[in-house]
Amino acid sequence: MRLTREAKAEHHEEIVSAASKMLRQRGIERTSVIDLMEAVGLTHGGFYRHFKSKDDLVAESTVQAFTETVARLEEPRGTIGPKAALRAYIDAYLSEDHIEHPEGGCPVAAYGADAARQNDMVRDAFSEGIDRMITLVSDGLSCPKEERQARAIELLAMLSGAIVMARASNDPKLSRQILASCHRRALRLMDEKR
Amino acid sequence: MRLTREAKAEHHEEIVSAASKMLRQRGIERTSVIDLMEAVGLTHGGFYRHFKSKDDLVAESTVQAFTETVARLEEPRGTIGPKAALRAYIDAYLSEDHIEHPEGGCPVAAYGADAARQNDMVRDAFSEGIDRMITLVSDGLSCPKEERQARAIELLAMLSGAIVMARASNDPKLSRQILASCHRRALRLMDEKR
DNA sequence: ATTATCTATAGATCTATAGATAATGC
DNA sequence: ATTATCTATAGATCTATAGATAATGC
Repeated sequence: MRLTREAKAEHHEEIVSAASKMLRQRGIERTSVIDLMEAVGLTHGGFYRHFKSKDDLVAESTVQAFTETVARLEEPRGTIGPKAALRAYIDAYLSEDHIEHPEGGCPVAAYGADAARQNDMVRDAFSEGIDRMITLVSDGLSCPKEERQARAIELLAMLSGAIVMARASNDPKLSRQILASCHRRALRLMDEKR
Repeated sequence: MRLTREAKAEHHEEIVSAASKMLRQRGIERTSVIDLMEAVGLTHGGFYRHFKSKDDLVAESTVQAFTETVARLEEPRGTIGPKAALRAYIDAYLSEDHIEHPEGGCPVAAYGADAARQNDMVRDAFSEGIDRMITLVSDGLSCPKEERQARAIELLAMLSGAIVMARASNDPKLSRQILASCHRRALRLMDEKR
């Protein structure tokens, strides 16, 4: 049964939204078209009216995942300012909740390593997403302007590495230590003038 | 044709060695038993005389990958001391060579995110490997003893995050910036007294 | 007439096992 | 007799496509 243009667009968004979550939770290889379409409530055959291939879906869903993540840092800036927004972002990033729920979290920590093995479309999504994150983080730093980009990179590298290590570890004590140490250092990197 | 005990042990080591490389290069899901055994020069059926399952192989090969990585920091300490050994480790870690050759590099950066989705044996290998890395890095730091563990964690998180981000990025300029910024910060974290 | 979805399936994987083969090691 | 490896294949995936169905939109 054919649906309206609007219904199709809605389905498309639902697929991308579900995929952006499933990719972060299961990784690229363990996300299957069949499981994804079932999660949305459609049969798998219809998938290919929305996407040319699974690679296409991964690219579009990665852009979507970064859009979400970037928004979490960008939106609060209007009301509480760039510094408080960065502080809140760091707190949420280095939390038990982020460790336990990759599906709503940072795509770099969730499948950044897999991304290196993907095609240009997916890797471009990562380049652009990381670039936007660097710019937004820079705005919340206290150091001189010319040092901000470098410091934002260092901060983001430590944040994403901390989550990967804490998730990979099977020792809850070690995971907590990773979160605590990196949180303290993140605030210092954020506030230090030089 | 049956081989000697020694030949079997040799094959076992060859399989684990090839797997530890292939896992870091392709990731867990894209490493198939067939490709692996072909790389070693054996047929795939024989695999199950060496390992109960693919999961078993991943666990053993992950231990092997960490043993290699840890050795690269541990061995030079005897001749050049813990500080110079850490400095050399950081230089090699944040290099173009490490970005381009995951097969000989750090397992955290290569498939740490995948590891979070694996069974306890694999995740235990990560916990222990990360723990050993923290201890060895601590020995090369200049800060007071009671701060060293935390600082080692921060350093390792930044290093692994930098490689994941630099590999995911499709923009060589951004990759180089990530390496350069994190390298400068790593040396500072290493040398700073407090 | 067009097309979004469904049903069914082709074709290509992949893990794991069963039985055959042939050389070791008791 | 035991066993490391090989050959062949079972059984379970997974991506992608072909043709049918039924409702939209010209």
